[in-house]
Amino acid sequence: MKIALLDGHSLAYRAFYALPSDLATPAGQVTNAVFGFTSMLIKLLTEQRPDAVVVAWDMPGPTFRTEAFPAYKAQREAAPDLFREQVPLIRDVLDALGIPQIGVEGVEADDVIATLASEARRRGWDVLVVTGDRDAFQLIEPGITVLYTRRGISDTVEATADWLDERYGVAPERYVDYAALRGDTSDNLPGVPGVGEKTAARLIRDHGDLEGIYEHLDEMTPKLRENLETAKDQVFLNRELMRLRRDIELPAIDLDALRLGDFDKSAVKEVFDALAFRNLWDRLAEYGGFATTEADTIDTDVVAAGDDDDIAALAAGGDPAVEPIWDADALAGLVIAAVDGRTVYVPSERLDPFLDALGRNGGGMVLHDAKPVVRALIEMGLDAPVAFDTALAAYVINPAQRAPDLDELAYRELGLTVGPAVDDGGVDDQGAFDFAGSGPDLDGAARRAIAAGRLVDPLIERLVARGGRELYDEIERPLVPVLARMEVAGIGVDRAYLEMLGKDLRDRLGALEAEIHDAAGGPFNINSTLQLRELLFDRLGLPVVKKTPKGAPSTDASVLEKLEDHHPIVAAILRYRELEKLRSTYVDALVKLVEPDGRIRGRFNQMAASTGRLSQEQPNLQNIPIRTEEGRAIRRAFVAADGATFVVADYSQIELRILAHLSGDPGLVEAFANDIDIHTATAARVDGVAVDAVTSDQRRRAKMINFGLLYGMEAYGLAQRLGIDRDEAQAHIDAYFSRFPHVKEFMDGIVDQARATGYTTTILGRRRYLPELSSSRFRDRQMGERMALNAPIQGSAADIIKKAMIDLDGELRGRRLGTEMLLQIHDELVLEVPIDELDEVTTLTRSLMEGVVELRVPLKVEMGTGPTLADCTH
DNA sequence: TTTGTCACG
DNA sequence: ACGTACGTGACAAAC
Repeated sequence: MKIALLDGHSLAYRAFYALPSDLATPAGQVTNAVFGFTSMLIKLLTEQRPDAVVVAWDMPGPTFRTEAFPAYKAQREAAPDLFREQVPLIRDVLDALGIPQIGVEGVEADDVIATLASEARRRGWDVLVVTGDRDAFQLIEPGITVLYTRRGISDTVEATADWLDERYGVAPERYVDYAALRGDTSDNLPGVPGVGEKTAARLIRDHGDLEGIYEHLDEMTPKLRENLETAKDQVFLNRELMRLRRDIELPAIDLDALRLGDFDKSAVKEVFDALAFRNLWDRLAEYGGFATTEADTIDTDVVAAGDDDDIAALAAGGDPAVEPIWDADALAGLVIAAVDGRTVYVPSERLDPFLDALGRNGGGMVLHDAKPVVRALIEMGLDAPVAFDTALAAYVINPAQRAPDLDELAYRELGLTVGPAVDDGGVDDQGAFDFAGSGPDLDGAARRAIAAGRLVDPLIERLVARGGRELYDEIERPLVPVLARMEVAGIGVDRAYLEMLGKDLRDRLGALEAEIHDAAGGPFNINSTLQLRELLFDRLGLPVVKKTPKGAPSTDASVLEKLEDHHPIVAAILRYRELEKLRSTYVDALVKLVEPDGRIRGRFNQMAASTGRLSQEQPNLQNIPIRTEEGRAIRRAFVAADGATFVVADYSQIELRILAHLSGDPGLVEAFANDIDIHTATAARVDGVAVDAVTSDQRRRAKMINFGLLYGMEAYGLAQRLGIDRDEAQAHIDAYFSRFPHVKEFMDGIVDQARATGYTTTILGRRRYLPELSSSRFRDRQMGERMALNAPIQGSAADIIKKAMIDLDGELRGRRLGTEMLLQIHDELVLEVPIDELDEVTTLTRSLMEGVVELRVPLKVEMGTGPTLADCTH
């Protein structure tokens, strides 16, 4: 028999602070503490398999400790509302699971646990005390283990006497004496000054307990002795307060009745559903050994396709939903869920009649994530009309859910369980399946297709409710085939040149490495931040400038630049890092991705960025170096096809133009209207000088402020980047806002509005929800404010260029031009243009991009052209 | 899988 | 005491 005793508040508090407060139900109830607590509970049930579980709660009101020592826990602030409102929800979860909860007035949960533990031991049970409170260590004995949550919710340790000895150097029965010496700041119990972990452990080891220590004061150093004497009363009081009571009068409890029984699954499901705990429900089901899918599945039976008329008929009566079947990277076929209820597998080479019929009807397919299928069909020379993409719609509804999962969506919107995506395999030479044998999971694919089909109406409803219908219909869905064509086009790469570049880099890196090892006095891995840290800060004793989020000394470029004067090795390391980045990411990685036809084909991700931007992966060609000469060398590896040239068209200062438009600030609007260099114009206005009197330093400062504005920068950040002090930076920012008052107004208004509505909006109606703004953590709220400032600007720029891409693609195809769009790099488009189309395409591209939307300031496009990407920069 | 770093807009 | 300018993806190291 094994019983687990949980300290309710300790664990709930831990969960609350460990998890972000944007964990919430669709109705807006924050659930981070409930989620974390329940997650820990299920982990405990699964890993420890206790026979009984009891949760003890602290009760409100005074305890015997506060009576004895009024200052006990007196410094504690009241728990945040966001936490308190979750405690009843945790109790609901426990009630549903049939887990008893105990609270006794006048004592703390710890004491209840100590009493229960003693009682359970008397009966010979094994006891597991689960808490984040170290005081529980005093309970450890054979048969009683403390499961201590070290940090977060998953980092736990099974604390035994051996572990305690190893970690603190004390035995459990001496733990209160040890802790009394150290004190406990979180309980407002002062310890002995100058006595920390090490000294306290030594004193206990040498003298046994507090009595022993105070009998041997004459053996201590004078300082320690004096401190011990002064703190004597407090230390003995500490021990009394920290010692847990094992004799609490508990409400009549039949320990045997605490045994964990079969809980009422439907009651638990109801509670979990209300909290939107889908994954936790699955985990609980796994623990309980019951199926998660008791109803709400789809019954299907996929059949093989008949003749061509039969296949064409699948397109009749409305938009059919489809799910692809992949054989490695190739599209083997589609499982089609027709509106007449049939589910049919059609291999790729027989899709023609289906797609033709769709086109004739003016309809399209419903899919969850259409682009890979569209791309595959385009590669096969087929048209791929898409009527609805459920993943894309979900992304427009809430861009925080990147690559929305069909499973998740169907469960959330329809209460439907569809099961996982299909496996590869089982395709024969003809691309058909042996339906009698074991092929891929066609029924699973059909379930997914049907689920996608059923999601259309509810998702449209949500789009409408969130004002995203037009954005979806006019921008995101039409963009899908444009991106698919860009992926199919790829971009040409001069592989031999890239390899030559690689060899050169390797040579130079080898020399640098030798130089660095020499200066370091021995070889080490320069790529290892761990080893580099050891060298710079331990062996060379350089000052720590900045720390990483985990608290270790940082070695990033901004740090190394500050340390350059301290030691010659630093400059060499910076240089090494620079070249190593080029080698690893931009030479070796790219070479591997060149396809046999000499082109590289990445994928655009339309559902990754919460601002609405695109991203690109495998490879990402949106971050090819440009800022340094050596980096730009990489750009020479990207070459236009014979008889064609690249055209690069980029929006000049699009984000600042959007800021001008949204704020309507006359200073900004005027500068753009007159086509004055925006940073110079800003400097002139802020510093009160003529435009042609602006110095390069003034312009540099204005540029930093301009960019910083777009991100919600504070004085600290500006000071860092300009190498000036905070006050001076603040003065610049104040001066800016006094000269551009509408910008200030706009920024304040945007944040206020976001706080009021919960989201921000772009010029084409793209919303970004910002639950961070109501976080209990200051840091998260601050982050939310910066995101609120940036999202409308970055997102509007994304709207604009996406619309331009759709317009340009339509025009290029309408005119039957051979020009292809290859890349989009946030404010820039890269085209591959047959030489004889150059003039036409240049003119067309500029006018389409500049005229795509009407703002209060003109949009300006700058263009470059040449045979390699390096030739297109200006 | 997470962390630290760094490339781009 | 913390963290401090938004948004991405990729690599190498270390767990």
